[in-house]
This record gives sequence, structure tokens and C-alpha cells, in this order.
Amino acid sequence: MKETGFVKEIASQEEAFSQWYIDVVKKADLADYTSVKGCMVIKPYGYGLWENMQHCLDRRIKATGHKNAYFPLFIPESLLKKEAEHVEGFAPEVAWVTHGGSEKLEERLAVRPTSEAIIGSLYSKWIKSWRDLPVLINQWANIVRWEKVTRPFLRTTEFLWQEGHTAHKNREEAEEETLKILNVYKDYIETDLAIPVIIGRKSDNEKFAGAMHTYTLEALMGDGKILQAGTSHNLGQNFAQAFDIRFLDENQQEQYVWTTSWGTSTRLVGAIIMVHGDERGLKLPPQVAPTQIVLVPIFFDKSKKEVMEKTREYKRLLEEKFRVELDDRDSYTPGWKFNEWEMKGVPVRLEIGPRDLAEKQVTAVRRDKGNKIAIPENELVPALEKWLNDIQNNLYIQARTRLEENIRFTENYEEFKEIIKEKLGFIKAYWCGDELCENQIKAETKATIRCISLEEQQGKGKCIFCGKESTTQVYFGRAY
RNA sequence: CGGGGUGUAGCGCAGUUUGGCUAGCGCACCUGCUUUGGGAGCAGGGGGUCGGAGGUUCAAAUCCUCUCACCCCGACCA
Repeated sequence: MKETGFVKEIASQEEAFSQWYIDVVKKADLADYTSVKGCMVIKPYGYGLWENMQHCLDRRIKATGHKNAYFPLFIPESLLKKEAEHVEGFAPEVAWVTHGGSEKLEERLAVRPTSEAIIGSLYSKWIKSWRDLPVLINQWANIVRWEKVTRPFLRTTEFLWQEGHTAHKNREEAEEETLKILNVYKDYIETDLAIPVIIGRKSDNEKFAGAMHTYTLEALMGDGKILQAGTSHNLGQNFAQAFDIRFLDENQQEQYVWTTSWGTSTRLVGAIIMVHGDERGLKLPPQVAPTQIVLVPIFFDKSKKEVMEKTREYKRLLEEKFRVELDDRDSYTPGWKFNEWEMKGVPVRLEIGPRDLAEKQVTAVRRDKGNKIAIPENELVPALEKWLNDIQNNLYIQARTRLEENIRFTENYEEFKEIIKEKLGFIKAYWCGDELCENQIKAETKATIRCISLEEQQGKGKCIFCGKESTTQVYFGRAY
């Protein structure tokens, strides 16, 4: 697909995937670096994408009975310390506030690395009776984790996310919630972002610090590496005990609540880039693209007035149904604009020139397949509606096909190592459940257990590392 | 955090080895004219704390010390 003259401003995806990623982030105008290490600006085009993603997910979160709230950015050290495993897990990446103005604080404040602690302390105040349950709250917030290695969207010091925090009266209800959210996420990521995911449970090694267990969604990127796209934690009663969240049940028995937490972040923007992008730049799923259709007028001196009038008329018509941009900049040639909008991943481009006016049509080009057709003026809206649907589906199918082609089953460790070395992707294998095998595989191949399959187990096999018989199938991969 | 690399105009780079005249080039930007169906042409013009701080020197983009940011590889990472 790489052609001379085009896409010369970004690295080749095939030759230098990580450089390509950074180039696309900058050239598509999604984000920019700042003077603070690991902190990026999300520019209007990137933020527009994030807002659409937020909207899609927020709808789903609310449709399942949750309400939004906002909790403080600062967490007193004493609160964070209450759950031992939790604080230990986050300690290396917490940023601390030690001074207010010039006065030293009596107790230092953590800039939230996640909000279980602060929210737990408040739930303890709010929950007294079984009638107060369940509590179903979500918040959209910024998070700070002092990362050593940062990359735009994928791992930044400050990032944006949503985190749900719920409290329930028993184990079953909490587990049901954890799985419900897992499926809300799956539906959102697959339907709106057109990214197929593998869902499963994290091994104890990989689970959230302080959780009973963690469910995860794992996605395959264009370079064969795996990105964790979201997690949903069943916290059991660990945080309830640490933060003293108790209630009186129907039988007047005092009990600890069962809590869950779950999150997805701006990291998903990185996933969209790396799953759908190609040598020409971004490819955005129509559902979340800030601009779904761009209109590019093509005119000569004689035809300028006519063409512009018609283009504006189309814009007004299309704006009623779609997110539309009219590129009427005088200083760029149409060819330049074509390349720029392709870099930015706009799903459909409409070209309107004298020939189109004469034929009562517009020339339409799809970003995903690159094919160009003429759409008669009176069929424009339904035709574009269909196209955007097709593009959304096609992006998903392409990603799905690649995912399926890159899930390899093996019971042979030599083959396992070969796959990691040559092809990457997911490796499906049996695992005995022993942490020692897991760690040894990681040390030797850098592959980790991305998740333990939730699928019905069929038969038995031998642990990929030690050979012991097992019924547990897991997905391995090299993770971002 | 360890090893390596880079930092000079908005972007990409040359100049640094061997200190020396007004710090250059391409693209982008501004003005004018001609252009416009896949990155237009000509002419003129504007833009620099050479990442930052300190030092050596008659003189520093260039040499020395410290520091910051970014990239690659590794370690770490719910």
C-alpha cells in the first residue's frame, strides 16, 4: 500500500511499528508532548475521539443502572495504607503532595492512582442497611501513576479513565456485577471501537492489587503484541474489611459488603490506532470518529461559486444525520487534503466538483477500502448511512480475522518459544496453575498469561512448561 | 532504574571531529500573481535564549561539568 510521495511523513508500519505509532499520534493531530515527562496534551481531534468514546460507554454504564459521581483527587496516606496488598501494589507509582503553599502538610496526600481507598472510606459512611445496597457508582476522572516508561495514550503519567465502584450484599451479586461489566466492556469495545477482544480471568500474579479476582479484556495489536483493554475486579470483602463497610442484613445480622471495581482508560485510543491503522495513517471506526464525513470541494475559477454553494447545501443536509466537516481551505489543493484526511482516519470523503454537479452526484471514497464511487444526489443520505455501517462492520471483521489467525494452540514448549520469537499473537496452552511455571515462561520468553480462558473446558492437556496434566487453558502473549 | 542514541526555526536535518566573519538547507509559514479531480509553480519576505544551567577561552552550536526531555533495548509495572 505504501506509495512514493504519500505517507512520507510517517515511519513504515511494517519496518518500525513503534515509530509509526508515535508518528501517527502526532501527524493525525491526536496529541502532543509537553514539558512534563509522561504528560501529553490531548489535542482537539484526539479529545473529540475520546469524547465520543466516553459517550458510547457512558450510555451503556447508565443503561445498566449506574450513576456518575465525582470523588476527590487527593487521598490521605493513612487511607491508602488500609489495604496492605493494595498499597504495596501501587506504592512505586504514587505521586505525593507534601506541601500546601509553603506549609508542610501534617499528612501527605496521594494523587489518586485509583480510587478504591477514598471511595471505600465514604461507602463506610453511606452504607448502614441492606436497603442501601447495591451502591452502583461510576466516575470519570484523571489518574496519576508515576511510570518509568511512558508512551502517548498507552502509558502516560496522567491519564483519563472511568472507574466504577459498587457495593453488594453478597458474594453472588458482586460476582454477577463483575461479569456484567465485563460484558458491557466487551460489547462497547467490539461494537463501538470495532476491536475484537478475548475475555478471561487474570492469574493471581497479574490480578489487581487487593482483588479477590480480576476479569480482563485483551486485544491483539497490529504488531502482534497484546494490549489489556479493560479490567473488572471482584474485590470480595477485602476492601470492605479494610475500610469497615458494614450493613445490617434482613436478619439483623451485621455483615461486610462485597465490592467490585472496573475501569477503561484513554489507553483505548492507543488500541484504536494500533488495531485499525495502516501505512497511510489512522482509520477510525465511524461510531467514534470525530468527523465521519469530510466534504472536499473541487473547483476552478469558473465553477467556484457554484461548487461552493452546492457543497454547503450538502453539508447542511448531512449535518442532520452525521458528524460532518467541510474543508473549504483555499490554500491547499484537493490532493493535499485527501492525504491529510486519510492520515486522520476520517471514514468517508466526499469530493464535489464541476463534473459531479453536471451529473447530479458526488464522488465518495471509503477510508477502509480506498474504493471510489459516484453516489446520485438523491440517494446520498441512505447510501452514506449504509457505508458508515459497512465500514464499522468491515473494520471489525478485518480485526476479527487477524485475531483468529493469530491464536495458536500448542502443547510443545519449543514451538511456543518459536511462535513468540517469530509471530507473536496469542498462544493458547494448558497451564498447571503453578506460579513457578508462569514466572519461568515470562523470564525465558517475555510472554505472560494474558488471561485464563472462560470457555467451557474440553478435555485435559499438559502444562506447556512442566508437562503436568491440567484442565486449565490460558492465553499467553507479549503485552504492552 | 541500567545500557545506547538524539536534542540547532513549526517539522526534518547539515554544521560539532579540528572553537573564529551575519548559524545554513529542504518542507511549512507570510505577501503577490498564476493554479486546484491524489501532497501545484514563480517571485519576494518573516521566523533562532543552537534543550537548560554553570564553567574554560580574546572568542562556544562546537570543549568541560551538571541537568532536563524524547527515542530504542532491558528491568519494573493492578
